[in-house]
Amino acid sequence: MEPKVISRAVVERLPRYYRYLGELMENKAERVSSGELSEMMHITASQIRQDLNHFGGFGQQGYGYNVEYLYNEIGKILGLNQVHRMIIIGAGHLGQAIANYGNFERRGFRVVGMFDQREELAGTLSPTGVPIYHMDTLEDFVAGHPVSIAVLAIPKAAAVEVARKLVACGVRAFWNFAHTDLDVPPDVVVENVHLSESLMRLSYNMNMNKE
Amino acid sequence: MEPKVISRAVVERLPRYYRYLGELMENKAERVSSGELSEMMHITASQIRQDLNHFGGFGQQGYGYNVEYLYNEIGKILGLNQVHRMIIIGAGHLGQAIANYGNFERRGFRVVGMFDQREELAGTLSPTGVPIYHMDTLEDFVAGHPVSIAVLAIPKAAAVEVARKLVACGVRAFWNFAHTDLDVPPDVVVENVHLSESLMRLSYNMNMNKE
DNA sequence: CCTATATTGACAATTAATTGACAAACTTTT
DNA sequence: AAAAGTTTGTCAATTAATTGTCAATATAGG
Repeated sequence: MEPKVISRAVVERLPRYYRYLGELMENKAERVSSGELSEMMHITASQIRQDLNHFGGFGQQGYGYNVEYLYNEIGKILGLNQVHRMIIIGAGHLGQAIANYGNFERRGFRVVGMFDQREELAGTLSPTGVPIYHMDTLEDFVAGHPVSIAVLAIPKAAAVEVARKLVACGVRAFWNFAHTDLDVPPDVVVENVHLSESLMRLSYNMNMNKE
Repeated sequence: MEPKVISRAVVERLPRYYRYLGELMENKAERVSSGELSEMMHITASQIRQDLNHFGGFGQQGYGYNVEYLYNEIGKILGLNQVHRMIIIGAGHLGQAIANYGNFERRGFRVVGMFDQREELAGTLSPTGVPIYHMDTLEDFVAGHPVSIAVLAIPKAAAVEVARKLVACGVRAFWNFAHTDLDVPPDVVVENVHLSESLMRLSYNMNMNKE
């Protein structure tokens, strides 16, 4: 549809625009200019206009951008107008934290099942009512239910192995919290959340600020 | 000490080098060349050499890099040779997940306390033995104990308020999991982990891969 | 000890990302 | 209805990041 390739840097910023526009909507703002957004977000107005223009002319000279319209358009660009059926691998604290976070559900990310190695969890429900299955039944489940995203909230060795299996079962998107990179075919998408690396960056910047 | 300013892009990659070097150490590798690392990490050898050279000449022509030496040097650059005393605000699943993750402890990130609004949690211990205190005692605790990092694992409104208080108490580094940006003085460091934005990027890339 | 081979560190060339500037087009005021 | 004031979209200029190249210098093998 969109033949233009959008640079990584722009895609990284899109969700942040979406968040600020959502806040503006909550505050009943009807319109916003790139200059106002610039001040709120601490990035240049020029960058905002340039970023948004990759996807089409959403604004109007002399007026700015209509908040609700722009919010919805960015939502569509981000794929938030679709429902994503999601499974969470690992029902530890991290898996539970993700399952319990209600805002994902609101944006169309529906958790349809959790999987865990521990026998005693199988057959129970998470606090938000998501069924927990035993890990051994993972492949059967995926064969019988459409799943568009798998969340990997398990240790790295298990994550590599489970990802391999799920790719074979047709899963094409992973949200990876394991501390490893996944080796997947080119048509499979992986978004990594490497928490320990994030913490190390914080540590680095702490030292830099001192000097 | 280091007057040279290191670009954001380089700092983002440092922890990943550290992770790969750690794996090489586990596999008893004594040396590694930028070419080998390049193949493992899927980035150019030129970039690896250039990145590492920002911090000094760690390699040797005809030999490559000594794995253990380079691992330790990058660790020092990242500040992993120091102990960071860390408090976690919010003892929900996310806070517990962070508290229970043993690898942080190994790298010098010591969780010295958790804080939560819920009365029934106050006075108890997390599974890893971290004491949980009531949120009201937060400022007293920080006044009496050195704390270098505060982890914000609470909703956004609370996070903004708690961060304000902690900055006033002298905390200079935040690991922020709340879905908001924090407004802090220039000498305070914030590392954001915006999970919903990460998930939106995944969603975006899923659609892009289809076309 | 000499030669062939490997590999870094430095720098130049290239590519990507950000910022600045302004004409065009809208809104608001008079 | 005209004039004044905003603000976008676009493009050029600038800055930042990545990649390619190669002399210098090491290792390894006779």
